[in-house]
Amino acid sequence: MSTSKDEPRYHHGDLRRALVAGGLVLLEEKGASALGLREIARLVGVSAAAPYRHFADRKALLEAVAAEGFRGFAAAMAKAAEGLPEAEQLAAMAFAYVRFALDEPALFRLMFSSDLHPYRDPELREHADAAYATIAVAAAREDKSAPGEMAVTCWSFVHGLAMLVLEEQILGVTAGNADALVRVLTERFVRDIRAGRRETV
Amino acid sequence: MSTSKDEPRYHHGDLRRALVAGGLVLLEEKGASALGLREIARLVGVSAAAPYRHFADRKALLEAVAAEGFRGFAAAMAKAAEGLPEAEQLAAMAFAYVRFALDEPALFRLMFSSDLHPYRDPELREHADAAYATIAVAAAREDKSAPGEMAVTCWSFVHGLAMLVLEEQILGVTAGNADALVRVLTERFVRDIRAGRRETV
DNA sequence: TGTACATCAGTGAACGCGCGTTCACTGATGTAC
DNA sequence: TGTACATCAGTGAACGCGCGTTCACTGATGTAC
Repeated sequence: MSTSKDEPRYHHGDLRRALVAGGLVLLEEKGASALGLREIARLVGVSAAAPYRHFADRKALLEAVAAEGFRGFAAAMAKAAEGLPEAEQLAAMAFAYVRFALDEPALFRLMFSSDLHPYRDPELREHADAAYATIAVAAAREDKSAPGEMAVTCWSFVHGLAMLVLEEQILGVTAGNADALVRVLTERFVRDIRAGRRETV
Repeated sequence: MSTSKDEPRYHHGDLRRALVAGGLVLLEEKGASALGLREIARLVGVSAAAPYRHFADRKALLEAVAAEGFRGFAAAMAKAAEGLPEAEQLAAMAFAYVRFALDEPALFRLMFSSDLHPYRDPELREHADAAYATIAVAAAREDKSAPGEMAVTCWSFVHGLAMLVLEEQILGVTAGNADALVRVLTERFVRDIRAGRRETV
């Protein structure tokens, strides 16, 4: 248990990573309001000034946490679609989108918060774009004549559903019992947009 | 200009209302982070302790601000649909929904923030439900066999679209130039769900 | 119509708190010779 | 292989700040007689 990794050392080794990881833990455990620079430093076991060796200020640290969030977000959606026939990928990704939001609500809120905009960290921008591209590609297949519109429509639906469940706005629905509803609604939604495409031919 | 109303008086007259109004102004002007009890008191021109005559604590004041927000929100949607044929009401309300969010982003975020949940103020709950009912009724008309699902689907789409624009997630789209896109997408969306209904007969 | 008094809505000072950030510092590291 | 030294990543104390909340208080109000 007490390997050399657990012992506190003057030179931490990879404090940057540890701070980002700590931020993710803190978000999960205590919510966004606890996501202060000092609080993260405390969790990691380092002085309050130490993070300034790796981040310009509090916001830069938050951006790194959000970037890491987008990374996992994109991976979760890609994994959900993996191996499925193309026709089923959109619904699967939509489900994964909402699931991610419900599993890590504070992180999800941070990722999409305009507090961070315009992004100063190019890495954040990159990861956010990549996550969007993951779902946008599947959405665009549904309407080749207006792929951009289709992508934003799908994104809006799924983002709104995630938000409403996450903020407990839908009566009787919580993160714990939302799966069935989410499944029904996403499948319905996909059917509807397909029906719309067929009619406008 | 200097009526008796402008002069500071020991007894304010209607401090409760003034605090709520001040909260709305502050949200608009300085964003949610400035929405502290002291900051609102300062704006209204009253000591930091004065609000405690009218609100149990900071959260209660915020709830009152959010309740006032929902009131205006429901009114805006109702007004948008007023006088229109039923078939056009849903799209009009959807547009008004997004427009409200873009006009008062910080208020909108507060209204749908789970910081306030579960509502302690029954008035807040009441106004929030009323706002939802406004759009849900129009949505439910689109699918009488599953009105609840239809309502949540429409709500999700429109809420997500509002959020994404508001948080500046859609490349090149800002609160200022969003109207055209919002119009196109909401009308598209309504067409799609109608096509979906027709097919499943 | 005038006065005594209870009630109520404010004041202003103080509390403890945790925050982000800066600063001069020191301990650890690795490289040049 | 050993030593001097520059570099770097930490420390810990301090800064000023604004917050929510409590407290004993006081000025204004309106009602009973």
